[in-house]
Amino acid sequence: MGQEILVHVLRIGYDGDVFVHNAVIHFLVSCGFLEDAYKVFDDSSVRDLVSWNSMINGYVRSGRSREALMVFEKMKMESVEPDEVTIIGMVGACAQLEDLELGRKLHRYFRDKCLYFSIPLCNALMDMYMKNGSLNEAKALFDRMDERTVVSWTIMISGFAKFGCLDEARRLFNEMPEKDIVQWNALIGGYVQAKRSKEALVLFQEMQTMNIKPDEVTMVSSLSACAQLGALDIGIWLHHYIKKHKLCLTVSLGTALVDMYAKCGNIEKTLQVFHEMPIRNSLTWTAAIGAFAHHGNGHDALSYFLKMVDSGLRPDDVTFLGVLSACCHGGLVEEGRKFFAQMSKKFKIPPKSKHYSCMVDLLGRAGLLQEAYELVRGVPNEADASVWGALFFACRVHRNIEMGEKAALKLLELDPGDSGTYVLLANMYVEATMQHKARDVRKMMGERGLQKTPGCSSVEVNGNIFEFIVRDKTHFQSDQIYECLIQLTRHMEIVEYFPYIRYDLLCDSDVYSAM
DNA sequence: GTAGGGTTAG
Repeated sequence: MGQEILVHVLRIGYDGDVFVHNAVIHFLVSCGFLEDAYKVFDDSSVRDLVSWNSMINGYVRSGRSREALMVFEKMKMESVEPDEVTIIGMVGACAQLEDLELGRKLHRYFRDKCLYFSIPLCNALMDMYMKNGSLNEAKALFDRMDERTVVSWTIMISGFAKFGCLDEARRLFNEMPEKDIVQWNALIGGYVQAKRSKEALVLFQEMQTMNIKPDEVTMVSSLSACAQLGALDIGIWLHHYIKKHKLCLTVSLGTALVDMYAKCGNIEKTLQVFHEMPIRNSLTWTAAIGAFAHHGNGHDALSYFLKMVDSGLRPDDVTFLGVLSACCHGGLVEEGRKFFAQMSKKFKIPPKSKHYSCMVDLLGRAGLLQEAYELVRGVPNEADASVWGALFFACRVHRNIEMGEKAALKLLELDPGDSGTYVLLANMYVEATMQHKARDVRKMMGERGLQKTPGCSSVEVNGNIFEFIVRDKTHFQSDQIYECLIQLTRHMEIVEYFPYIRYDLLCDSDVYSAM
């Protein structure tokens, strides 16, 4: 297509005219035909600064900053002086490539020339500093700007939000003179990324009361919040809203829906949404594979993985995490070993510590402690706490005190601040009637000034989210909740010891009426 | 020309 346009333009003739020439480059770049654009650019005898800028910015906008950098280097070699537009493009490239040093260099270059810093240039620089984690340099620039646009504010809000400084993000958000949807989305997304989903949904509600119309991006983040909280009712409400207001079901939005239904436990809806999606990408497939893994449906996860690969999409490290965890939940040891090996050999994806922990968990649960231990020892550059943690868990399940002790001591060495390890190790000793050792561990924990941080869980009922910590008695129906838990535990114990019992005859209707 | 989003083990 790009080639055809190019041939056509060449036929009408534009040789020698730099304006026509630049228009052609600009046109090809904006259509995404970067190769063709580069050809025209490279063959030209009349290129000027505008041609260079079009190429550089074209690459940056397509996320191909390495190539932008190469063009920039070439430009320097030909002694063409960059201008503000060049610098904005290159600063954007530094944001993408996380090259803080080059970003600073460009900043200094521009300042030393005593050139005027326009708002877009300041914005680009702030964004670059934010994306490279230099919140202070971004803030210094922002504070010195005498005029700001919504974009300036958004960069600051989303920058702080991404680094978990939500109070600062919130403060700027409140301070802003005039807002549009983008800042709301940046803040909601920030809360979700910081695992503070309840606050994200509160903001979403606030938006509703202020009559601000959510868009696709708002929905993606809010659905992700529901997924984290297991808030199915709110998730369904959002799904209805999307349909009713005819929001565009983009790949991201569809994926967010798939993930929400999966995490909230509705596998039928997960699959329905997945199959109704007009376009799916590797993230969508990964979400579906993860859904099967969560539901203990190992074989379906694996068959979807094969379908995904068949359809020509490339799995990534996250996909493999889903595949391995599916094998783990389904007890598919042989398949787990196979896919773990395929991951690096066939797909050239080096396993990360999460993949190792998953494999250790898989082998450990199956009782293959020795194989698990050897895998841990074989982790390149030393296994981290998550891998040793999986081994420790397996040892506790299979009551291998000796190996469990080894794993726990390694864990204490790697992460001495994790109070959970001390508690679990002490419990393991108690179960093995090694009270003296248990006492030593508790003593060590006390000496290091550690306290067990209480676990927290949440549940959604009729659209309200309730959070609980250990031994929580604050809920007004606390007594009934505990009564229900006691009965459920009793049921589970019976089912564990008598796995073939007629469960339907066992069900006590009182338990379910209490829920 | 510069801003916001989806998948990550136990």
